[in-house]
Amino acid sequence: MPESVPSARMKPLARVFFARNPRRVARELLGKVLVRESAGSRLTARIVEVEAYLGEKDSAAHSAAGKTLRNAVLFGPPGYAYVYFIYGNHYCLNVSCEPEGRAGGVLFRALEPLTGIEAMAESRGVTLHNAKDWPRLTSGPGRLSEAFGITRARDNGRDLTSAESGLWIGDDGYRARRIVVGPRIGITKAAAMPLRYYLGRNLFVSGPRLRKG
DNA sequence: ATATCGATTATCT
DNA sequence: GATAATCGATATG
Repeated sequence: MPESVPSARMKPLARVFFARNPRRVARELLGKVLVRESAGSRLTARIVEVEAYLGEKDSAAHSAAGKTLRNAVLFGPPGYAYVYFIYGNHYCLNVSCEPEGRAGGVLFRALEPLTGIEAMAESRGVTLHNAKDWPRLTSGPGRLSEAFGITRARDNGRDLTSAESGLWIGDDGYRARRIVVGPRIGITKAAAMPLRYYLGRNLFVSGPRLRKG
């Protein structure tokens, strides 16, 4: 179960938070809270795993080959949602980083659900039997997007620093412990770069890990 | 427990 | 026409 519930008066992170190097933003996003508010429902989940994607110098980044219609948000101002569709099946959520004009972003890879867990299960189309099933809700970029109802049509370009946007990132005072850095997952280019950040020993981190840490 | 594979489509070469 | 920042199912030890 959630070890804490974010306050109702938690506020979004400021835009300057995202106007920096994606590595720094990624590391500092660990422990923050992703919030989705719509039609009276409120989903919240703690960010426990992210990956940094650098600008045009990062061959694994969608921004590597320059600005296109798809990746335009990454070249725009910081703090906006870049949502892409992958493998004909899944959406993935990023937040744009760096000052406007420079590309860069952070991919959300795993969340620890805090509130609205039943709604997340419904969005994912799964039934929760015991706590062991919880990671299936939000562990993995495709899964967390589905749990939060994130699609490109609905959310690409959304301002993640505005509570009015209905999708934003807050700080509830939680401080990340045991931050681990390692190679990114699922890529073939620049695979060795240590740009994946996650909370060690957290059960919601994606991948074929279970116990230990 | 790890390994391999098929699904399915927007985007880019 | 090939590829992809994934997932869930199936196969095998």
